[in-house]
Amino acid sequence: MKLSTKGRYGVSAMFDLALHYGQGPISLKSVAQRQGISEHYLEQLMGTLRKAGYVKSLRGSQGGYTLTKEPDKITVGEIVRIMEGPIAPVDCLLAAPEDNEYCGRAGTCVTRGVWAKVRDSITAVVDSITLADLCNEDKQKE
Amino acid sequence: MKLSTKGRYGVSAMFDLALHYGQGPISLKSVAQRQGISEHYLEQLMGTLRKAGYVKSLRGSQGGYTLTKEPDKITVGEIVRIMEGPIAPVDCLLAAPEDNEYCGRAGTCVTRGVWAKVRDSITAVVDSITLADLCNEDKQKE
DNA sequence: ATATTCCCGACAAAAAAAGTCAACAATAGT
DNA sequence: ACTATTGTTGACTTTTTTTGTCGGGAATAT
Repeated sequence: MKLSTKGRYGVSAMFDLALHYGQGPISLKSVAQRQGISEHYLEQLMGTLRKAGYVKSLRGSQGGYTLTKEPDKITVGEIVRIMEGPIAPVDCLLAAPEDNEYCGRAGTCVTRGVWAKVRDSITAVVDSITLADLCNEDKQKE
Repeated sequence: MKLSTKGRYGVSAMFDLALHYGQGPISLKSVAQRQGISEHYLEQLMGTLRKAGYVKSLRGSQGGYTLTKEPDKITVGEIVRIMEGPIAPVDCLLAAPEDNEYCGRAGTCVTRGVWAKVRDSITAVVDSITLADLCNEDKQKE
């Protein structure tokens, strides 16, 4: 039940951008340094976020990344899904219960119900937290 | 955010034993067949469960595995922890907040709070479901 | 005795995660 | 125009984890 670094770093990077929202483009380098992520690796991750339309980039001197939406319009859940794909503790949740290809014991599978509950509780949490929430928390900690 | 097959198979196997609770030792072979798990692999997993004291085994003809506790005394959460280790979406939750070795940005880390909430919601679910609950559900589905 | 079944440790294949690199393209400031 | 800066892309590599496999041994019921 681990989040990969993609998800973790993705949220950290987006949080960093949110903290600097409205201050123009933020360079990958500075984000990487503040969040302790390898520049080259973060490059990849920002590419994913850009293609998903969550950040826009500006090349060249003074360039960098900017959120495309306001921090209170972006949830942690969205970011995790972009970085890691659908939230599902087990793959069989991705198939329809009728689809017998995935799991022969399909519809009658009792344990499947457990994992569905786990998924729902996870999504409830991550979908309820926005980047703005995190920024507020950060202010209070100072 | 995936459970490994260790956790999934572990719960499936324990559920299978729970279904046959009170009927004497259940052979690994039969569990593997019903649950669709490789015998050799399940062997390993049962070893883990045995060492943790959740099942006892009997060798020889008519041998097999038995739960050491009643199904309503065993939660899904316990099984998952045995098979996969502590439930923690990110490793930094395993260290004390003061422990700066793990995460320099330690105590002030805002995203850490998010993952802690995720963990709590997961544990709330898995710790509230017992094998007996699953057996009851299974009966109703028939 | 014998067939059955669990036990143990080593090994291995496959997949996923994590990270690195180099050449290229765009932009700002001079 | 030139230069330094910064993002873009795709391929490649390394490491770790997952998911098994195998073989010989030990215990037990019949």
